[in-house]
Amino acid sequence: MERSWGLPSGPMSLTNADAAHTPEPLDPGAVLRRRFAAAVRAAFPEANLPEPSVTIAQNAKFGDYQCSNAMAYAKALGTGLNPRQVAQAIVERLDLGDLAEPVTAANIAGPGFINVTIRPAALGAKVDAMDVPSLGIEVDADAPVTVVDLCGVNLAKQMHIGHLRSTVIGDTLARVLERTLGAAKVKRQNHVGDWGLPIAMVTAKLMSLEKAGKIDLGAITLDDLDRVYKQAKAECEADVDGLAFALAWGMGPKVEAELEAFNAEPLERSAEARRTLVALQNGDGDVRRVWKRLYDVTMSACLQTCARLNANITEAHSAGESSYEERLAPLVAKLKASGVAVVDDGALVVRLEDAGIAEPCIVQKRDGGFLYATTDLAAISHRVSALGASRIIYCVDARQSLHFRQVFAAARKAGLVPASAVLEHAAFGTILGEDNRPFKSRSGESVRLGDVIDEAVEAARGQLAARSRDLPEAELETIARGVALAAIRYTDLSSERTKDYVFSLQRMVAFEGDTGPYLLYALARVNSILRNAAEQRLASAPTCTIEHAAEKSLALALLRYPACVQDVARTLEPHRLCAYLYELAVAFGGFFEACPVLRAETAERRASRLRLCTMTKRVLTDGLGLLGIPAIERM
RNA sequence: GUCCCGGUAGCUCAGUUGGAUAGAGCAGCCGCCUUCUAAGCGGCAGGUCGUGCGUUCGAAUCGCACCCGGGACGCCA
Repeated sequence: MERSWGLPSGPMSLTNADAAHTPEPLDPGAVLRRRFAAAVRAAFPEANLPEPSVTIAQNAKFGDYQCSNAMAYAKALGTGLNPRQVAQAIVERLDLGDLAEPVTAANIAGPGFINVTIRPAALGAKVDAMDVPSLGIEVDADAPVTVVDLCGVNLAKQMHIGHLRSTVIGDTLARVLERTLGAAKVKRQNHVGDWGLPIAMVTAKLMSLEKAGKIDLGAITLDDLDRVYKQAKAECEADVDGLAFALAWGMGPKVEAELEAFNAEPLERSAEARRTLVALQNGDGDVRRVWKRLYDVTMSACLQTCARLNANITEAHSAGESSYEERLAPLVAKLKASGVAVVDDGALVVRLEDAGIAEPCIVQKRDGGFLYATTDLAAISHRVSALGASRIIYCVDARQSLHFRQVFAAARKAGLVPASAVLEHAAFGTILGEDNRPFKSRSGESVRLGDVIDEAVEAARGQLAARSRDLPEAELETIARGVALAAIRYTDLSSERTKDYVFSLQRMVAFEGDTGPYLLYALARVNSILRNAAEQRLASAPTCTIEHAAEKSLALALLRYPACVQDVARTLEPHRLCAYLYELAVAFGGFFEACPVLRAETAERRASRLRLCTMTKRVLTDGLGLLGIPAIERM
């Protein structure tokens, strides 16, 4: 699989004493992993055992963390030691310092699980250490430049529901990578479908409409263009297959004549579109002017929709297929000259059998035209050479999986990318309607993204109005937009990326349970405490002291944040961050109920809890930010 | 036909890469607001992890076969 940017878990190096010199991680799990690794090395210095894994205990009665490797080690060692004896040997050499309660034979359970309970005192210090600008998320200074291909709008079309996932998932992955690789290392690329016959077809139609005085290009909207596109497409549709069939099977002059008459108009339109395409490619001034207007109107509207989704996608991130147009012929010539591409049935293809792909990648049609794949190859080349990319992540529908396998393999075969470059398709599933077919409106048209956002805002406004007390109208509107945005993005991000899901506005804008609004609500409740504390001039403590079980759960949840973000960066799976933030919000919910802050029993306890609240606010705000969900003060 | 996804509670989904009694949310039932936002919290109930073999101390997770659903497969993008 391509998706394996992270460190592979190989055998431990016996000489590597890294643990002693690098700073101790905030994440207790990571610290434990190091300590366990050291203990394993000490216990079995001769054996080349895999790294131990220390995971969060599934059941609180076993403690906070557990190591389950003793069973596997016993087998790998082959020394006749049973798993409990192996666990015993590890435990005897385990030094957990003051992080956890001492681990003894009593902590070895079942076949050989080693259970660890974190000390509350150590947790407080860890949370304190997390109170730095990075929140403990380390930036990989050696990271390669990474391109995230996202959004992918097309000229003369409103953004529709099919663009939601590419935009939201792509934007989120970019945000996470910006955090873990450094903002300068991440380059977003909106691959705009602004070229080819369909675009020429609209352009031709626009020109004729303008000539007839039926439209004013200066005042035209994307909705107008959308209509013109559909009209032009319908006018160009010809029963070409039917005619070919009739000719091939000699169905007689009458049938042929009928079909030709039926096809005359569409054929003329298609010819016109092809002429327009040639004129466009040759830089014809008037065609170019109309095309540019088409481009500007579309992009202006689409980028506005992106902004409504809080996706950081601008004109600067957008590269039209047109920008690669002049590179296509040289590229294909090079592929042909080097023998990478060969002629097959009149078309030029790159054979990929040696890469395990039966279907070849077609780079030039029999009629000399270039294809989707050709443009993608040119884009890869550009991204590597001009943008300096060593890694390109394509946030595109899973149905294009074969296409990308072909393009990636062809790019490697042609040497367009260094062998070390990583090309990965961060595929996502389709948004389906209630009928389990790709989501369409009742009339069979694609559902406009702008409409979905409008409906979500309206639903959120209704819910807020029904529940909220005394919010001024203006603030209610702002909050409704924020809640709707949280609902939309969280819904799209919270299930596994590669899976399809059935669209349901009602479920999307639900306020209860595992939803975006619930996370905002948790934040609103923290903010409420902090606001009241500020009004009463109550200060938080410089360090927090963990005493109550709910405080401990909250602290443990907070400390998992940096590892979670790194995990998302490694796997490119945003739903892990969603699940984490939900668990954090749940932990805060328990804390909120069980641990009064402003009315705490002592001033010290109150100050300490205020600090926990501050940290919860920081992590929630930061995590929501990575999901592209702006924080709100109240709701 | 070949290849790629998926199948876990009534519904929508997780499951930390093979660990202990499979977890959440919604829907249902029972409790909790004179106390920091009840959009919440606590509890009950709900399961043949598609089916069958296999691998091993241990399988929702790995392998094989089959069933069901979706998708992609040469000159569209």
